Amino acid sequence: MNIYDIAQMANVSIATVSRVVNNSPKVSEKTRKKVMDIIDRYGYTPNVFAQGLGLNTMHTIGILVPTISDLYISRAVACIEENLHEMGYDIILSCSGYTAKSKEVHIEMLLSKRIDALILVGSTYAGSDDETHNTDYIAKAAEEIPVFIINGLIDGENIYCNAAEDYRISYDVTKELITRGRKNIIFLTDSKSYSANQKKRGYENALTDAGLTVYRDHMLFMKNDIDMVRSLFCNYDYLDYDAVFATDDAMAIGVLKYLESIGRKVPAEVSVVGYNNSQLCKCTTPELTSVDNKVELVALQTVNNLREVLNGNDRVMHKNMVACELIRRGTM
Amino acid sequence: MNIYDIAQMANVSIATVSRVVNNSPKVSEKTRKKVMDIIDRYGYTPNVFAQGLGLNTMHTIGILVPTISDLYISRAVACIEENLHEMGYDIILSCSGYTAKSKEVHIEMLLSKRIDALILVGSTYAGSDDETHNTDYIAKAAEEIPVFIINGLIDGENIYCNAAEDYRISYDVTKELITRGRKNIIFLTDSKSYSANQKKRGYENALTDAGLTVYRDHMLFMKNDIDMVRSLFCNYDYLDYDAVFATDDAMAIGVLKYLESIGRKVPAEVSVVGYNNSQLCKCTTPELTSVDNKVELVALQTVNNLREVLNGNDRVMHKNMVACELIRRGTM
DNA sequence: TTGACAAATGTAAGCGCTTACATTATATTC
DNA sequence: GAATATAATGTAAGCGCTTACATTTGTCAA
Repeated sequence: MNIYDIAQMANVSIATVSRVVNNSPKVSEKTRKKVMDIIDRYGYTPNVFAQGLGLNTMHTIGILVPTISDLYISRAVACIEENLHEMGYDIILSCSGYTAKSKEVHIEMLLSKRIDALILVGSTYAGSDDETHNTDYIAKAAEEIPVFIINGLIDGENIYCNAAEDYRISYDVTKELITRGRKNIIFLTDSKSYSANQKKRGYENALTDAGLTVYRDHMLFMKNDIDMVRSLFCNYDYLDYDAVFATDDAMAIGVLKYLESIGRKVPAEVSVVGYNNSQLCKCTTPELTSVDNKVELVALQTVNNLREVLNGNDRVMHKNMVACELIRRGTM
Repeated sequence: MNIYDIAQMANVSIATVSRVVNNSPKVSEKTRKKVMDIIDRYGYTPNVFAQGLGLNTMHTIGILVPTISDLYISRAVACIEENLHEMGYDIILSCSGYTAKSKEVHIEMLLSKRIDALILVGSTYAGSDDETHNTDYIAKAAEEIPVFIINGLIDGENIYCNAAEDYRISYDVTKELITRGRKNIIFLTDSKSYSANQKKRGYENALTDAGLTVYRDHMLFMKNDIDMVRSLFCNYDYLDYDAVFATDDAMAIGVLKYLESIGRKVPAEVSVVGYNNSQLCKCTTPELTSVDNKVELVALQTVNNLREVLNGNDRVMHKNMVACELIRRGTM
């Protein structure tokens, strides 16, 4: 069932059928109805490949994430998908893991599908010490289509970044911990991403501004896994800490569980603050105080930017920040 | 940069370029190298639309989920994506919500993209009392392409179902609760899906087989949300229950938190069992005993089936079950 | 060297659309 | 009612590929 069949049955030319399908105004109402009737009756759907060949677009947006089974990322994708779908776009989802090489491969695969734009979630790394985390492949993609980055920052003509204000909230949270009398604050992270870096800087600067020393020892790097953190944390008793600020809720909960196991009281003796304000926060007792980094807002803003850019608006900001908020529960 | 450009530069015909690109054996090594050099130098990628037009496939698989921001579903999708990607397929992800109407629309959109197969996660409903949950649209899709259903069961020539053995594990868990002396077991669910129905049946039959009465009152229906369950559960004190079996961890944790708030001891006074064995289980104290319904296994099996079907194997089973396992932690 | 056969390459016909341009039907003006 | 403007429809040329079939080139035995 193709456009010729419909044209024949409706006794019009294929051009007319095409016009009807594409809602062109230059068709008489009578003809439109006649053609639509046939289309409905026989259930004709235009062949996207043929359409794509002519138009060179298929109304699909590529989304690259390190993994989809991460609460934060899946929330972002859910929000993006919902909004893009309303705009008539489908999404091609690709999960690349964390290495630059793999990302490059995945992006190439996405580009070969002639996507109209590319969205990267949490995909840029700031570790200049780590050459595997170069971002050339992103610039390369941006030569072909607009690229939208969530929680990352890369300069480029065709690159648009949307991120949470991780630096500021991290600074503020650390400062508040200090104000509450905490002196030995451990910073716990699992990543060298742009976001993680911002968080780290906020933590460091807050300490410095308060006249405290920033100890390398107090900045811990662990896998983002409850059990892992829990079982590893005993190695740091010697640090004599009175607060832990983790860049993900799961890690914070690992700490919580360890503290519970050795009988240290939270928040009386130790404050614990998580990040992402995920479902996990509500599971513990006391419930976990956590930074809400407004995934949905960031995602929404990204989609809005995307819409504007695809509509040809050339005045879209290349850097858009969203304010975060500390959700106070029982661990601070 | 298209196939003509490459052909011209390599001084061969477009047919030869096409053969090189598609690894056809009928090209001399010399020519292949010559062409590949040009392709590499100029970074040519075949236009998928043109390829699709001829081949009528673009190596994409559609995945329809109610939402992606659900731990269970995102784990399934992660596993599917990874394996399909290795097979050279991309996935188009669509999040439809839970209504049949919306699913139908989304499936139509997916079909119009000429996907090679469709995977539905937890998408079939057993509520015969609920006419919004008809499954005709699935049968319709199956007329065009093979359909793979995860945790659902629909008969059909071109429909392949993979599901966890929810009935059996639910039966076993309930039986064990009874064996441990529990008499008033509440069954708590959020869904009328096929899976939920199986779980319910397992619960009912275990009660019946143990000579206990199945009380309608003991089967509660709530939103799958920790806070919601927690705040609603006070309405059921009159039931005088000694166990709660929830079809999702979040609900189980809501119960846990409620019980904690009124000082009832778990598991001494009340047993609580969750479902999905998600990350949440490890957050509580005591940790939540939960059914591991083996998402990754089910997903993997689905992908294997898909591969076989697309390869033309016509002996793929239409119904494939995966055994579940109760992960014993501290709440039973 | 020649003929037969295989291997390598080329030619050209689709695949199903969109759209610029050409043509025809209809409406408007005087 | 003829001339003209406008709306509706049709014609045909791509879009970039795959592949059946045709043609050329190469190989080898007699």
